[in-house]
Order: sequence, then structure tokens, then C-alpha cells
Amino acid sequence: MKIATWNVNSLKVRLPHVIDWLNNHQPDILCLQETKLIDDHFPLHDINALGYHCLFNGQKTYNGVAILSKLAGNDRILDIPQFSDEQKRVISATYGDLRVVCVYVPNGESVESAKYQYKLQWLTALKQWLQQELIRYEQLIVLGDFNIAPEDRDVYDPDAWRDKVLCSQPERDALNDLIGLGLKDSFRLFEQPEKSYTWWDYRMMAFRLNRGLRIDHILISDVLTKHCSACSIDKQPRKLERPSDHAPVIVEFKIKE
DNA sequence: ATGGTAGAGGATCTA
Repeated sequence: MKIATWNVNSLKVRLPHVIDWLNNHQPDILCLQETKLIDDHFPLHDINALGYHCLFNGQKTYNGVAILSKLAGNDRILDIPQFSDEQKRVISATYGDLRVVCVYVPNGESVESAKYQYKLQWLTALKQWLQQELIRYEQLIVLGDFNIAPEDRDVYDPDAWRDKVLCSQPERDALNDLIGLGLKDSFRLFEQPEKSYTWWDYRMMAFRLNRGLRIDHILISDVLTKHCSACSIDKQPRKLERPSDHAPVIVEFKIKE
């Protein structure tokens, strides 16, 4: 079983890349962030034509998340329950015995910004909700754009990024709090190349110079860890014309469900 | 040097 996450930065612009990627990789599940589409404009038929079901939670201009899957999803939940938020950043559903939570964590803008406080509050709400979900679902996977680089080795220039947004200690603490609920960063279960990143700024030739950050993650519950066989970043789509600024992250499991 | 690029939408806001 193969599950992936990809911040596409506009599904309208990136639809050809997503279609090619689905055809080439045949993931069982692909979670998308920054679809930037209202639900009425979701390209449902194009994706259905590839044999994938779609669940989505979109809005105009910003944010927006979706889950594409070979199996139909059950028990769909939109957003974080009991957390009032106009921004569409979460969708979750069950596939077989697997509970999938697709997240687009707020960027935060800068540590001085009000958006940074929103980000930390949002992460607290996510933690409180996931604590309950982990009781309900033994096989839980939480994946998406977390907008947090967990450690200095996940940053191309740690000194330049020290205490900056995406790297600050409160953000890293918040991510570690999620992991502390009983989740693991699947990427770090395996030996990985040095300087592995998932996002590169469009500016200053950042991708060509591999000036990136690893901010997209796949967190899995302990039961899933036992069956997890690989986790990797696919840099290939970042090399295409008009790419997303993020690369997909893929996790694989030996179990079939 | 406080820039630069991309997307949405139609002037800025967000990342």
C-alpha cells in the first residue's frame, strides 16, 4: 500500500502534473494541500476518470485540501471539530481500517506576525483533537504540509533560519507534541540521503541550488510503524515546467488493507 | 540591497 502527500499550490494549474503523477505512481491514497478551489470547481470528473475517488474541503483563493483514493472513503470529517476556523485546512476519512488525516498547517508568515499565533493555536487544537482520534483509530496516518522543519538537518542553512518561522522552537515543540501523542515521522524510520527537502522557494534558483526545507511530513501511529517499509521524497515533479514549490512525499506499507 | 517568484484575481494578499 502506497500513500502520498503533495502541496500542489493550485490544483487548477497543477492538474496535469497530478494526473501524470497518479498514472505513474498509482498510489492508493494521495492527499493534496493548497488546492485553492471552491468545491464546485474541483476537477472531480478528470480524477474519477483515472479510477480515483475524491473527497475535498475547499475555499476561494487560499488553502483547500483533498484526498484522492482508489477505495471510497468513509466517515468523512471536515476541519478540526470544536475549533472555529474559516480556513479550509483539514479533511479526514477512513479507508478500510486506516484513518487518514490530511492537514495544511498555517504558514505563520513570521514569528512576529499574528498569523504565527494563529499557527500555534491551530496546532494546539490539532493536538487535542488527534489525542481523541488516536484512541478511536489504532491505524492513524496524519500527513500534509506542516510548515515546520523538525530539526536543523531538515534546513539547508540552519543558521540563517535560526528562530525564523518554519524553524522556531515553539513550532518544533508543537510538532514534537503531536509526535508525543504516539506518532512517528515515517521519513526518519529509514536511512535517508543528506539534504533531503520537500519545499524550495520559487525565488533565487532555490531548487537548482537545493536550498530547501523538509516541511511536508507523514506521521504514523505505532501499529502502522510495524508495517511501514519505506518513505521517500519524489523530487521529479519539482523539475517540471510550472511546478509546485513542494515535492510529494510517499510512504509504503507491507500490509494490504 | 528587505529584493526575488508564483497563484488568485483583478489591487493586493499569501506563501
